[in-house]
Amino acid sequence: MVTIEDKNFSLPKICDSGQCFRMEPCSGGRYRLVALGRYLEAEQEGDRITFDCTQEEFDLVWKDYFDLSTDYEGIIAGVDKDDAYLVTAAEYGRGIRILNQDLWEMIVSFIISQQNNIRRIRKCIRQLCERYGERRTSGNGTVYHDFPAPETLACASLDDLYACGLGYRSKYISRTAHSVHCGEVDLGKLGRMDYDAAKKELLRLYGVGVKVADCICLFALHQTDAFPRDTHINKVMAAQYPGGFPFERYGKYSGILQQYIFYYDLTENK
DNA sequence: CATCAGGCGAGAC
DNA sequence: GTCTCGCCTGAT
Repeated sequence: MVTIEDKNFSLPKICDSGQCFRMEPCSGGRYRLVALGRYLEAEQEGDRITFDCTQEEFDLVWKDYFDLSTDYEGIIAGVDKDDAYLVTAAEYGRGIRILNQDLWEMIVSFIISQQNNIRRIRKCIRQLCERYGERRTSGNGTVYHDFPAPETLACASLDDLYACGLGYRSKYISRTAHSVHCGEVDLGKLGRMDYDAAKKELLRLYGVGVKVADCICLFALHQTDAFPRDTHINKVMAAQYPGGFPFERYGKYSGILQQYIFYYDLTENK
């Protein structure tokens, strides 16, 4: 067990922020997560978060995964005080963090996310993992499924992918898995590229457009200047920033602010 | 029954 | 380059 105190860490907000589709509430206000081939349970009371893992695993894996070295307090404090909308959105989203998630998993997850809702995105991914992912047992005896490898999905039939509820995205997943498996797109190189180069490379994948590429850059490659524009963000941009969002002021924190805006727009009054 | 969900590719121009 | 259109599926 590892306990931390951090007023800029919120399990429920991270869960609902729409970047991680394999984290969900379980019994007793606890949360469970399957990521990086591992299973983790955690719970939160106020600012205290307890992770069910050893200190060694926490330091080696989860500290980086949850981006615990980044100063989110400072980022929120740096929001323009005259920008009432952004001040409100950032404060509302305090606790959200940009996770360092697996690249291949994010590629597939955000291809699935297009023209889709979070509830069904989770369902699609769950079915993909249960059908194709390696079955494992956690330290506390919970059975879980790892995210399927590129090779596995490259070998899956279109009919079987359809059966996971992916719909017209099935062919995107299939062809993209082939591209990665055969080395046409090298995932290892993506991590060493800058934002522009990584985005351009991701756009070569069938089913990956500008918005999905930005999500992958932000949530897997930690390119925090990526600013994914979806229907929610476009709506807010039109209403709050008719002259354009001040990217020049926020630079590499733009993507983090995007998450606050997205979460605020998605969940307020719901 | 129509519309919409964190878009994208293909084709027309 | 920009625009339009069709698309799986499930919830409302």
